[in-house]
Amino acid sequence: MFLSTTINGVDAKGRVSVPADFRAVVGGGAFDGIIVWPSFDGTYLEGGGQALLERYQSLIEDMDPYDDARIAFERAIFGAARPLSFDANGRVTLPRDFIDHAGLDGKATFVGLGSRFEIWSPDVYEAHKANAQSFARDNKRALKLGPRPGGAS
Amino acid sequence: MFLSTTINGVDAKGRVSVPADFRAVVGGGAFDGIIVWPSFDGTYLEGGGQALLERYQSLIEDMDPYDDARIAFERAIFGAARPLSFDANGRVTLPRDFIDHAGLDGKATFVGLGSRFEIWSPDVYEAHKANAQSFARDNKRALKLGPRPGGAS
DNA sequence: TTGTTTCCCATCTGATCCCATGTTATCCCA
DNA sequence: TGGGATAACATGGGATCAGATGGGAAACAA
Repeated sequence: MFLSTTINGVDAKGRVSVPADFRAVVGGGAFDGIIVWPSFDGTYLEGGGQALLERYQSLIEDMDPYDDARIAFERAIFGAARPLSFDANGRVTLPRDFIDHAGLDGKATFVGLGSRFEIWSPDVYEAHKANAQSFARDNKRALKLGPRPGGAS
Repeated sequence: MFLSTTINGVDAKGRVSVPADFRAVVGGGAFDGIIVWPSFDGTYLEGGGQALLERYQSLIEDMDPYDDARIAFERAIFGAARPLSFDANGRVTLPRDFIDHAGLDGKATFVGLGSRFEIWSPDVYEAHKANAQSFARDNKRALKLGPRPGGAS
């Protein structure tokens, strides 16, 4: 699971260290790196491991071939996604247009969201975090822990 | 189950011994440690074992992918949660911002709540405990016993 | 060549590991 | 039932290592 929030530096070459925890999550697969695309929903990047994209693909294949949502998904995610492989130190190089889309300026905030993660400009993220927290507080009753599946703790 | 209340010291490095009872609860899983995040509801920390986070994840994954509430929960919980693994003596190191959020100053109160636990600054907790007790007294009729899932307990 | 990208090496900081020690609870036996 | 021995738990400090970051050389493309 991708967890926690980390701020890492983006150098002049567009290189950024992927948090070691995140590298551990995607490790083991055939492709040694992450897959990233610009969010179609805001000024940030979304990403995950190869497994995430494969899950998306199987979701999409269940949709109707000419479903508008399917076409949008295909273009917005698969069309825009780029595989970024790790260098020897666990860094990736972000393409220039990704940096521009997210407004990254020397720093990048990695936000773990369980099965995927997001990359933000730190100040932009701070503003959104406050919203997310108050929204979560107002809606916390929606998060009910039902009966435990297994039974054990 | 996480039970009872314990006060342990937090040293200059942010290390704190997790009560042995609590360690026994999370023991046995793949990840040898606890997962902790700042409450979005107050000046304390929430935590549990890996199993707790997986339950939250399955709850969240039942929501629509781009539901606002889902994204808010993901950022407020997964984005804030950090896995803290035990050292050889059963301690974890709390990140600096967690210590600040809970206002911990040399001491931390672990409060067991069944499937999860909370970490408070001892004096802050004392003040809230009185409130919680009177609240429970006022609302005791809301505590209904449903049918037992497994059978015996 | 010229600019870009990839790879490699050096360095620094902070987290993790390891060992030593005090303290409390538990057990055993008289 | 009391006292001593023992083990489990909690705590402190120092050493070691992994992660993050910066710069430069080599390979590649235009």
